[in-house]
Amino acid sequence: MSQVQLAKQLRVSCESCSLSELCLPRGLTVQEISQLDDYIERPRKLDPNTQIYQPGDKFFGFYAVRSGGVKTYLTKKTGEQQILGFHLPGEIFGLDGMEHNSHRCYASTMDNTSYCTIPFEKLDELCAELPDLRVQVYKLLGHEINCDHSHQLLLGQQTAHERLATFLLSISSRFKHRGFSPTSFMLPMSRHDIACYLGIAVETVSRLFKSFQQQGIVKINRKQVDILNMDLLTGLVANCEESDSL
Amino acid sequence: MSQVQLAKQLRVSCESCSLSELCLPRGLTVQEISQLDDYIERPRKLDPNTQIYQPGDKFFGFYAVRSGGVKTYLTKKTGEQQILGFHLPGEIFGLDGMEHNSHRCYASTMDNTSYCTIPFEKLDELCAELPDLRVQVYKLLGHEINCDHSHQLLLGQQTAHERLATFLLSISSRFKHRGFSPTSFMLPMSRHDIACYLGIAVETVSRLFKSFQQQGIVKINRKQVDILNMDLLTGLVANCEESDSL
DNA sequence: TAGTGAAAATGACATGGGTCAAGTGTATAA
DNA sequence: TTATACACTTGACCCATGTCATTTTCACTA
Repeated sequence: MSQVQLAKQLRVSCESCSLSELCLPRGLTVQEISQLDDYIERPRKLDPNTQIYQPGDKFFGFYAVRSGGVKTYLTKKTGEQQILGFHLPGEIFGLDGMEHNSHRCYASTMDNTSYCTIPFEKLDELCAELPDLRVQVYKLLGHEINCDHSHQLLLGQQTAHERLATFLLSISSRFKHRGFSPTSFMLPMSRHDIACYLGIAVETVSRLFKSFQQQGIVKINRKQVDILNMDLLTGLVANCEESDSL
Repeated sequence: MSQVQLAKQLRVSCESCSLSELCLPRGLTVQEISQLDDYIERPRKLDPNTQIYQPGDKFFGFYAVRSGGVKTYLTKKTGEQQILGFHLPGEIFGLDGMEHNSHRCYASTMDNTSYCTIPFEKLDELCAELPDLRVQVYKLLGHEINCDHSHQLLLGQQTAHERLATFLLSISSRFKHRGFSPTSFMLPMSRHDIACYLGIAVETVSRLFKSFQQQGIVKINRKQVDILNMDLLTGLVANCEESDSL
């Protein structure tokens, strides 16, 4: 991307942002959006594998992904990491800092990534005045909680097959929600990250991708995924309640 | 408990509630507490294994446990349940209903249990006026998110030993926080529930309890737990970052 | 105080998926 | 174009934990 294009993108406001329908402004009136807009810091560009924050860092506010992808994770002293969530464009992260005004987990980019920041103090002040914004914030936090719960069900009760299938379906539905193809997309994360998210070994991810391919469920080339038979894929996780929203 | 005592307890207000320091009113002024108090419905008494809500039920508001214990859980179609959290007196549950104004998981009692209900609409209205209350609500939601994250780390990366040790330490610190002994307490939940929470088999829970006992770490008799060597127990999970707050 | 049913413990055995050790791409840089 | 390094794949082996079957213990009731 040229410098001119980049500068142009950096100046884009919430009102004209193509992601505003997915992001915090969703459900607000034009005037409300413009009020919120005053406080939002414009996109920052980061290289892949750049740390955004780590445990102990002061909590300034929420982050909204504009392009690329972000992972949030916790680690054991022995080094293993548990990825808590992948954050795609239009999605928000950083909520782990709310409890103690300092972050509890790590956040880092997986790709060339740009994001906006929403200062929490300002957001809170605005919340006092705008009931619609409060509703948005509640929904946002409720969504995070529900995603975490689904992830707990996955980690606690699903087999490796089910986990990987659930993961593909989740990514697929999120791409669909953003207006992209739900059956053909590029994964923004590495095999290692997928494994860390699903609580299984990288080798298992490889083996299962191969197995899914042999069954004709998907076609996978590196990070390119084509879902050939959505029904079969769904069938692999049909035993899990509430697969509607992730 | 006699009917007279019961009626007396049912009339107790937030101001005089022994749990208010743990519950939503924490950090509010006396006047603010009394405003909140107007909206809180007084304790309801339930028998053990009573369902409080299930997926699809309308979301009315938060629930604060006063006595006994509550579990929240999701299930697979095949019946296995994943317990998302145990809720002890002073703790709040029901947050899963915020996203869609209807609940996503099940909540049921584990014991004779009483709880208060906090209507969400009223809480929200009060939030517009009381910045301190907003802060409390943010902290509450942030706490839930951080607990869920810790649980994800546990389910994704810890061995069965580590899980059970982490669980005992979590319960211990929560009893301590409530002013009870951190080394001698009664578990409010069954072995089955412990297993469902930790994502392991009941038999494994039994075997590990026996193993911990043989190592002189704990003494366990049915639901009575005595932690004999806190250092050894902590040592079993020393490899997990941020073990401070649950 | 004996009887009943559920919860918990125990033992024997099976296996999903982890670990370790090579291999095989594939993208970047010289 | 070749070198290098890293991500990914593949195969062989094995162990922690699940599963199944049985026994023991306890709480409750008659």
